[in-house]
Amino acid sequence: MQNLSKNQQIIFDLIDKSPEPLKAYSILFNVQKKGIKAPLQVYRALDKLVEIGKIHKIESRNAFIACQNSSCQISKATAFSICESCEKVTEINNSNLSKYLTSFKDKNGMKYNKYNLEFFGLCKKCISKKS
Amino acid sequence: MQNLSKNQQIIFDLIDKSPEPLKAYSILFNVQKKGIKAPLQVYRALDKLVEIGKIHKIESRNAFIACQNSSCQISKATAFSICESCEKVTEINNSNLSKYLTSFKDKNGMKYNKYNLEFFGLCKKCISKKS
DNA sequence: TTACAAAGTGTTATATTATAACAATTTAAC
DNA sequence: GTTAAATTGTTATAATATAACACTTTGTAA
Ligand SMILES: [Zn+2]
Ligand SMILES: [Zn+2]
Ligand SMILES: [Zn+2]
Ligand SMILES: [Zn+2]
Repeated sequence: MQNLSKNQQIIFDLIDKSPEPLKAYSILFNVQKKGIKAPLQVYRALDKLVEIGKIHKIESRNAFIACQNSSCQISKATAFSICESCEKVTEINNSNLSKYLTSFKDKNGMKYNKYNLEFFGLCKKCISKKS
Repeated sequence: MQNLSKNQQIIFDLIDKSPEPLKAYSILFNVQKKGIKAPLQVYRALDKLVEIGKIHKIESRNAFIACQNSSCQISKATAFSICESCEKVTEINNSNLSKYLTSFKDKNGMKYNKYNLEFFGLCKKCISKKS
């Protein structure tokens, strides 16, 4: 794996140190002091980082999170849990799940080379708040 | 299940007869002759239709498809296959898969009440075109 | 080491997707 | 019938994402 370019590194560092998924324009706002001024600069870096698997897009939230799991091969098999109350997002690393889904074959015979799974629920903190 | 309102019915009919997922502004364009003039009218109907499980949102495509599967309980457990070449989308109805995912428990102990899964690959037609 | 291609950058403009706010109307329940 | 809930209509605006073009840097190989 080659090194990241300047913009890619700046944006990856920001996402990687964030405890929560970041949205593109929030990233833009946060890197303007580093000279990244336009949305396109952000989106290009995001596209590349997603492509090489350093970050993932949480599709239901239009937000980006650093990969927690070097073994999800280049973003081909991703799963997340999302708390619908506090919006905490965690990447799921479960070999049973990934084996099951990677080898899943639909009855139509189509073979998949990629998947993205998002689970929704309440995290432990939010469940205990409710009681 | 109660009846749909006027706008909801118009928009559902359009989505239901479409062979492919429809995007909100394409829906808007197609229902303007029926008196629906503003994006909000479309989005409100879409929100409601998703909520009651008559349609699903394909998150990776920002597009909407009619439910093919009355048994996916009110949009709580959805799975789709998406052809990355022709963009054909099919709702997967596989009880093994839904059982596996509905009962899936992460090691963090979080229990999920909802999931959405999108598989990506090439459909049969697109595979044969390539050869 | 020079040429060439590929990848990355900077910039302006614009396209696409989605919601806020407010008033009016229709529908469903009591 | 009265009230509450859901739906509609409308204008404006917010949020997300890409097009097009010129230029620069980086990697590769003759
Ligand atoms: Zn990952
Ligand atoms: Zn939570
Ligand atoms: Zn369905
Ligand atoms: Zn196809």
